[in-house]
Amino acid sequence: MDAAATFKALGDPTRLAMLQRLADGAAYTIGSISNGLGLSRQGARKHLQVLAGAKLVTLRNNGRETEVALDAASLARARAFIAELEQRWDRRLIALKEFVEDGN
Amino acid sequence: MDAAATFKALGDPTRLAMLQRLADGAAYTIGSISNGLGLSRQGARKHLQVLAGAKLVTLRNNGRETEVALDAASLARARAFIAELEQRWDRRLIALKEFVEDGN
DNA sequence: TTCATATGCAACTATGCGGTTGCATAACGC
DNA sequence: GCGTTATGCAACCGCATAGTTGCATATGAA
Repeated sequence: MDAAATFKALGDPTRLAMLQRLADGAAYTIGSISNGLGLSRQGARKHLQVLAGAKLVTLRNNGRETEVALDAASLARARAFIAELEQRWDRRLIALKEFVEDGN
Repeated sequence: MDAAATFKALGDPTRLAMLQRLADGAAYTIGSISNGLGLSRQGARKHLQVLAGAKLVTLRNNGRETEVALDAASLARARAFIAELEQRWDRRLIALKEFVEDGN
């Protein structure tokens, strides 16, 4: 539940593209998700390990392949973190508005 | 509106701490927000420039100080990006469930 | 068994990033 | 004007990260 680590994992276009694929598509293996990303399989594997480290993705070994699946729980936590920031910001603006309108 | 760049800016504990302060607090200058973060003013300035580059923060020059303010629009976009991923993921799970339940 | 496939591990390179220090500069108060 | 304060700019250091290649290994198929 380290928000910074989650955002850091999200902060790379290749990894975001992987997540988009996972959200859309069907089953993916490390090899199949590597295709079309413009990097080597090993490069893709490193990114997947970063995503797995942030619990944004799960890697499950199945025979000679490794299945990749999105883990939506961390996504939800990241979204909640931002939502809380926004709420506090909104409350601050409202408080400021009231302060001004009270003529004080 | 580069989602990866926004998340990258969010992916650092010091920068998240800055945003939390900005969401809570009153007016901040570069100097005042540097205090209590355990780094030099120049270090804080670099982080603020990263946040400004991602449009998460605005830096406004006022006399000899520079005012720092949260810009909630980029936060909202980042949250929307995650929400969209989650929605697509949910739809996929629902489709998969129906597929299984149709016995096909 | 034998071959092809999917993956894991290690080493290596280049670049980016967090952080610092030193110096220059501009604005406020006396 | 003069000292103080808040900031900007540049150079530098160390480490993490994105990316690669080469090789080893385990599994599925013929």
